[in-house]
Amino acid sequence: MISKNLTAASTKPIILGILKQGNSYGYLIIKKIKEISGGKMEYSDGMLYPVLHRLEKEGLIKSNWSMEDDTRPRKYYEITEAGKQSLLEEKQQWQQVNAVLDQLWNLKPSTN
Amino acid sequence: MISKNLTAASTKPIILGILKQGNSYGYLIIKKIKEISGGKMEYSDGMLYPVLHRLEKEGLIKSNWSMEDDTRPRKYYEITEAGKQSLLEEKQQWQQVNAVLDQLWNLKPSTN
DNA sequence: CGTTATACTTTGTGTTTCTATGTATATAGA
DNA sequence: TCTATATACATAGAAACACAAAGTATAACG
Repeated sequence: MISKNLTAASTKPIILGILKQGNSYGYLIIKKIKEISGGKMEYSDGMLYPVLHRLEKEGLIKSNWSMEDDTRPRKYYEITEAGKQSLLEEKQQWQQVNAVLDQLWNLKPSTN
Repeated sequence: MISKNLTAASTKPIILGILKQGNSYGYLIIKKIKEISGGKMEYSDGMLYPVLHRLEKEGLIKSNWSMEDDTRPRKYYEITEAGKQSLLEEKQQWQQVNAVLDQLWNLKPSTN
């Protein structure tokens, strides 16, 4: 299982990344994350929904209820232009941090 | 500047990684992080010292005061075996999360 | 001798996280 | 038919956490 901190840091780019591929809704996003992580990341609904609400309030995603007759109501989310921009910034930051970590995991210790 | 979440998630492996290269003390660790990140990550002392105390309490690092006459006292930290093990686990988790993010960053959106 | 850099510590608070709980419908299966 | 499980979303509030701010102290520099 992935640590709390890493989960927190990756939630935003993961959600935005999933929505960039196509619109989706909360319950499905949870299952998708579990699927693409090979079961290593698993969000509870109580964890994910507040994040979706926050991202919407920030204008990075927007929602609308699906009104199809053959299913129960679902709240579909769509990434906004601001969201796509934010995803790019997230990517850059991850690459910067990875660059730092790569230096550290690859260097030999001076003693030992 | 790196976001709060990403900073929080990377603090532990960065500190352990630096100490794996060789013993160091708080003030110097702060400067080293700034240096290897090209100025993109900057810790205040109030942020770093409590983390060092926590890592020591967890047994991942241990400390001893330097008793040299020519400098003021410094608290040198050294990584423990448990710390090295923890660093390996951190590395694996980062790689798993990176694998997920890579999938999302590289995939084309279905629309657009 | 004053200012800046070095060096470590801790308290308190503002924020965030997420567990727990609640609502409701569809479906599978017994 | 009834019940258990899966689907689907929402939120209050406790717990945890980050970290700014303030404190102590010495060395070095000009």
